[in-house]
Amino acid sequence: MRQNAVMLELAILGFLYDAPLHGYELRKRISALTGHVRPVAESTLYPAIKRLEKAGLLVRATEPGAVAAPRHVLRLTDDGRLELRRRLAEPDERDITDENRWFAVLAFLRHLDDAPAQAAVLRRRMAFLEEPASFFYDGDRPLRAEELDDPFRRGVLTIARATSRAELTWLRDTLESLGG
Amino acid sequence: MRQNAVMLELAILGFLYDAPLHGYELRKRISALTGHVRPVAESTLYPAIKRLEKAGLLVRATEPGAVAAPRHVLRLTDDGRLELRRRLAEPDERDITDENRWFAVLAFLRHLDDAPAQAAVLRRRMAFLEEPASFFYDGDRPLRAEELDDPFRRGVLTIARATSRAELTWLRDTLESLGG
DNA sequence: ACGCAATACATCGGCACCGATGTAGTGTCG
DNA sequence: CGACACTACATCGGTGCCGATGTATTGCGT
Repeated sequence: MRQNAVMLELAILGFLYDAPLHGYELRKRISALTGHVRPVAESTLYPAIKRLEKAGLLVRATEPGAVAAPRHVLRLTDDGRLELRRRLAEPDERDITDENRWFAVLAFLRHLDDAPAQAAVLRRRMAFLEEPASFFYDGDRPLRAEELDDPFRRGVLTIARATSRAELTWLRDTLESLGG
Repeated sequence: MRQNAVMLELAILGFLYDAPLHGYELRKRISALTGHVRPVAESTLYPAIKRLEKAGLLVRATEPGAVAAPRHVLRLTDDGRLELRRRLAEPDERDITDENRWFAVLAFLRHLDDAPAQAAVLRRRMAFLEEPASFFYDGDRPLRAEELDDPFRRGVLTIARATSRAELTWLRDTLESLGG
């Protein structure tokens, strides 16, 4: 399974969990969520929908077109709803470490509807963020922003650090309010 | 050209700009730079190297293996050096909007070695960050963190906002010191 | 002496990606 | 009432992705 596909399928399942939608509307919502990072080509969305349909996670019902061409309204099956909750409860390692995929998980995590399970997922992310890491190394030793004379690489580290701090603060607050 | 390929090729050109490297070392450096987000499969790296070789941007010289198997030391050609500077000076729109690709540009922007050109690239990113944007919409209206009752989606917005602020601060400081 | 890990490179096959392109109906503005 | 934009769905083809797998060498631990 390709990286993109994993994220795309999660987004499809996540948006449909709330309400049935047709492809075009789905595409707009996915574009808003991840579009500036990675625009969704329609020719990527439709095959993804077909894969999920084939796997029995969603069904398509053709409705006469009220505004334009006939719509295929997409609706999750019970298996589909189960599968979304499974993917949210047991995200794989890359869902935790890849920022894009992690945000996709976060965007739908409320569907898990189980505070301890949600807290467990947040704690996995917290453990990952607390590991020391850098983007640039001197041999094996991670370089800190202050050690770089390149202002652009210093920027990379400065921004990454600010993000990481903001996220850790949010994680701690949220874990507390989840009664972790 | 695929999204991933663009970023991967930039990283290859960027790391080789400093010094010739063999594939294995290149892979380690790319992994440090982007690995937690998107691990580089060796079977993706080698075809990318071949593409760049075919395009005349780098050459491979076989050296007897000092430690293990014979190494193919990769060295940028003059065309390759020119091409990196071109890609840095004229990043396409997605290099600006896609966070992953933007950080790859930043990691090598010093190679551009031309303060006004560097400043122009930073200003493009600044313009993008200053556009109002959200991940979630009520119709067409972007939703703010405070309006969401979903704590996880609120987290997405809170973290994104902190990142954006940190980056804007850094951009302004750096533009000033570049004499923009 | 042997196994295992690490270094270093490489191929293959199935599938995913996505730009280009096509079809068809609806809304609207001049 | 013709042009154009938008909604909505769909296919095709060339290319990239990447897990699985293979080859060969060095070197360390026990």
